Amino acid sequence: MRIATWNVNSLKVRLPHVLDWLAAEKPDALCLQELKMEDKAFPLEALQEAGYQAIFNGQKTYNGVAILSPQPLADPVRDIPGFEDAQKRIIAGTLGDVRIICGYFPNGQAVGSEKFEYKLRWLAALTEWVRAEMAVHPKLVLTGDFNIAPEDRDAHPDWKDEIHVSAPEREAFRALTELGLTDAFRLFEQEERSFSWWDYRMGAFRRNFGLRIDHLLVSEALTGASTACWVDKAPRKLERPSDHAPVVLDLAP
DNA sequence: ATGGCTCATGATATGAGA
Repeated sequence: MRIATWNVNSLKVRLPHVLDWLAAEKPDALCLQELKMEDKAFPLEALQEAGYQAIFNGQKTYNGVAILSPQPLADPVRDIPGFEDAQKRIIAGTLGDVRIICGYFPNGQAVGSEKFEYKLRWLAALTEWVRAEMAVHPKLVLTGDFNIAPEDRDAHPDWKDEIHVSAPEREAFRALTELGLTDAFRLFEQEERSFSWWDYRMGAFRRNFGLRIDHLLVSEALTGASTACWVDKAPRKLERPSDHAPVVLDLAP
């Protein structure tokens, strides 16, 4: 099974890239973030013509998440149950016996800001919900744009902002792993300075000035089945790219 | 140098992203 995550920064603009990528990489599930569109604008027909179904949780202007898959996803959940939140950041579904949770984690803007506090509240609520989901679904993948670079090696050494690398954010990431989730990317040997996001400005991609903030966390029952995990930088090199690249996980059957 | 680029919006400048 191949599961991937990709913050597309507008599904409207990036739909051609997504369709090309689906055809080339044939994921069993592709988790998308930052659709930036309402559900009524979701390009379901174009995806169906490409052989994909979708569950989605859209929103105008900001946020919005989806999971695309050739096989239907069971038991969809939208938003963190019990957490009051106007922002559409969560969609979950089950493929076979694998529970997939796709999240667009809050950015946080600046350490100490109101948005930063929201990010930490959101992470705490997510963690409690994921704990409950794991009790029901031993095989679980928590994936998406975490907006957290969990370790120093996940950020370019010249990254000056605290946001995405601060102690409270990394503590929240650790709380998720302490539920029994493993960062699948680190199960395998990787190049130094492997990132999944690069600023549009400053020639950041060319200089590999980036952050690794898009993750696939797998439950214990899936660590042994994980056979590969990598960042696919190819779509970041296209015309009008997203600022994020897809991250891909292969699981043995 | 706090910019740079890209996206969306009852837009023609502004906010947000990371």
